[in-house]
Amino acid sequence: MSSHLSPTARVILGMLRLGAETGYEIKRAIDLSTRFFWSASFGQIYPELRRLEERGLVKARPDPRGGLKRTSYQLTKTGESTLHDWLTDSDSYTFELRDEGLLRLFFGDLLTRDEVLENLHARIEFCDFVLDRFRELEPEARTGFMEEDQLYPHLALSYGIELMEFMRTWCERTLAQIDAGELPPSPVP
Amino acid sequence: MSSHLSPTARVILGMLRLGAETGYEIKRAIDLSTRFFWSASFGQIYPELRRLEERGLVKARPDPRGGLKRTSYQLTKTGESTLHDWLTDSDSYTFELRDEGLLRLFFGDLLTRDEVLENLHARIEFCDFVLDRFRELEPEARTGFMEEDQLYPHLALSYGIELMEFMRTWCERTLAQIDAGELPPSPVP
DNA sequence: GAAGGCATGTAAATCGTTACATGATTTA
DNA sequence: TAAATCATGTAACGATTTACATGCCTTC
Repeated sequence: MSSHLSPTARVILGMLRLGAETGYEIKRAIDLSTRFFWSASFGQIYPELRRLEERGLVKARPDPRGGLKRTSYQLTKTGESTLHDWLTDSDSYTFELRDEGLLRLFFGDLLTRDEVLENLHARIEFCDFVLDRFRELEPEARTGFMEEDQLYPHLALSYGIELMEFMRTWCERTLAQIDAGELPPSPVP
Repeated sequence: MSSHLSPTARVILGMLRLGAETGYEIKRAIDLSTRFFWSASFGQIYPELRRLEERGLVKARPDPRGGLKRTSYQLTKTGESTLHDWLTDSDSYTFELRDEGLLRLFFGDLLTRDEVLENLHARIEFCDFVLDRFRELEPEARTGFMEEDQLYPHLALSYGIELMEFMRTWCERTLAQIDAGELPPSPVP
């Protein structure tokens, strides 16, 4: 049997294992945590849950909680072991980046010095914006964002914060160097 | 008229402006430079060049060089100004990341300590691999990878190298801390 | 009873990779 | 002359976002 997991399936199984039960809760968990490095939309989550059920990795049941009709899912034995297989499979290693600010910097030779500086400035503001979002998440991550005894989400957040601080520092330094003429004065186009 | 540029159109126009002429050359330029933060495949490039011609942003002509039959493209006036508009548009700011190693770390509570350490180790090896690729590109980037007077590609590469070094250092530090028990001992699943 | 959030989903459009097909030219 | 590289493209598939539609429940 094929044990391949689509990108979205990977977060879904993990979030189910961490305590989320419905598609809605999975989406909320993602938006509060992994969305900066592994996002998913409703349009992916609901159909994928169906597919995972067909494959026997999750089991659906009507949600016992009163009120709204929801569908709750839980991992099956197969689901658990497939999740664990993926979590320990070093061969699967997607790392994809799409960074428009960096692409603009790459094309810096096509711009005036002031335009490059303006782009770096915008990038710094972007870092600040993301850092603010990250710091809002800190308390939640520190206590475990769904149940207790979840310590690694906080570690991942720390990584994100340090990464953004690195980006910000790099931009400030580079901006200063270009401003001081120590780095490429681009030919006026 | 709509001046929206698809992701692939953005690199294409930029690479044309930097001196690439054919779809093949654009692809090669991308693979030698932006592919780590802005990639594109032949299956995207050739159809997109057609679309850009229909929109009047580029002009095709049979390649003057003898030998193989190629199609060369060059930017039109409209193409030039559309490119410049995008390069100076701070509102357009895609930053997308898909980082499987980080997702595994996020789910670290579902693993044994040794399994987490193994994942961090794999991530360090990944950083080393990318750093090797980057350092291979250095000489090319330093001299201008298509024509002279291209200084920013080298700056973007420096950024990539420092970023990878940051990631590597973070992983080593975290690995040591977990190993020393200073960071979350995960409950055995 | 109106507003706002909870909850689930579908359809369309876009975006992208991969695999395949083809043939020409250059180099060993 | 065989192999490698140049060069262009299509088809199939998979992934993803966005916009839309629906309706229940809670709170004011």
